Amino acid sequence: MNELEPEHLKSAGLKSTLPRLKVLDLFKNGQERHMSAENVYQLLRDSGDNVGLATVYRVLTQFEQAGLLVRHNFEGGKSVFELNEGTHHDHIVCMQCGHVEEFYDSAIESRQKKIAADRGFTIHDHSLHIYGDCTKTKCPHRR
Amino acid sequence: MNELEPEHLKSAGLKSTLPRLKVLDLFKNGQERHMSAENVYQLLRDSGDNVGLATVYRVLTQFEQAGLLVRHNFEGGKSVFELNEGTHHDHIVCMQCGHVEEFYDSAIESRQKKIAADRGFTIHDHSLHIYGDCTKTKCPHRR
DNA sequence: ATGCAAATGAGAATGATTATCGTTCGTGTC
DNA sequence: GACACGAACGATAATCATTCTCATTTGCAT
Ligand SMILES: [Mn+2]
Ligand SMILES: [Mn+2]
Ligand SMILES: [Zn+2]
Ligand SMILES: [Zn+2]
Repeated sequence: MNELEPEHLKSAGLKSTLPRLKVLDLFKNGQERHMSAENVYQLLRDSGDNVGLATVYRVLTQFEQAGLLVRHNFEGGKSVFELNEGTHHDHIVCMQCGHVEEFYDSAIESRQKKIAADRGFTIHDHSLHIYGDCTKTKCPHRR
Repeated sequence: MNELEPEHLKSAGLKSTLPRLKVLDLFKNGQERHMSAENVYQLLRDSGDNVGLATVYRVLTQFEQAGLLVRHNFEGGKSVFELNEGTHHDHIVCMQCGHVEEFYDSAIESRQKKIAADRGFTIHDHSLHIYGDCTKTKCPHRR
């Protein structure tokens, strides 16, 4: 449906296959920024592509390991992925409509570093999710 | 094995049954502060009690809803519970040995409130997990 | 065009959690 | 203390997300 970019895959050490190109394209040119495996699978389905769900899971994990995507574990049991654009950020999620907003707070980040240091921990990763309701009037996002 | 406390259950609107008393006792008098359903199940098993795994899951969820326990979703796919002692705190988890330390940082808490307010969100809940390695020398906690 | 390892897709398998359902237990009544 | 009855239990089937297996297809280098 769009131009494909085999360079990104090759440079990530991944051979350029059709399913991989389709998934990457979805994240780069699709409307949803945060998507689960099932989301990706359905969108590819809807656009007439015949990809297996197992392949979607496989590719998402590979992309994560290759640093192309970032995985998040919001509440609800399913992993959500987004394009890795290098800039770390955390998320605030609306429990009514599922809308996700991103934020970065340097004060929080530095406090985390201090907390870990004080306790003799080497930080590997961290996750901060705020759950709430976005103002009812603007809530009409999608389910 | 210890004194049982049916009051807590009754006051929580829960009928005082043997499995419930055992589970509650584990959290109040056991050695582990943070436990998964499987952890609880095994510990009860080991102490000779015949409780069903389904009952453990049921009771943990009931206790959570009754406000007796708090549920956390650390990485690893399984829910972890701890006694609800009223004071909110976040967690830093060692990815090597599984050791968990708790912390509360008012600066982080207030920044979160501000972030939500700025975006028109009413906070329902939030989760902050820091993952890392605790200093190798003190790491010999359990797997 | 050929060859072959790597990737894919269908479906089975897994691990955590929940739902079902016949049996047992807790508690209030006589 | 015996009874009654609905709540709770325990064993097991079912569900859900995700991973694994394996026969078939594909990407890519000869
Ligand atoms: Mn994001
Ligand atoms: Mn805790
Ligand atoms: Zn909303
Ligand atoms: Zn450790």
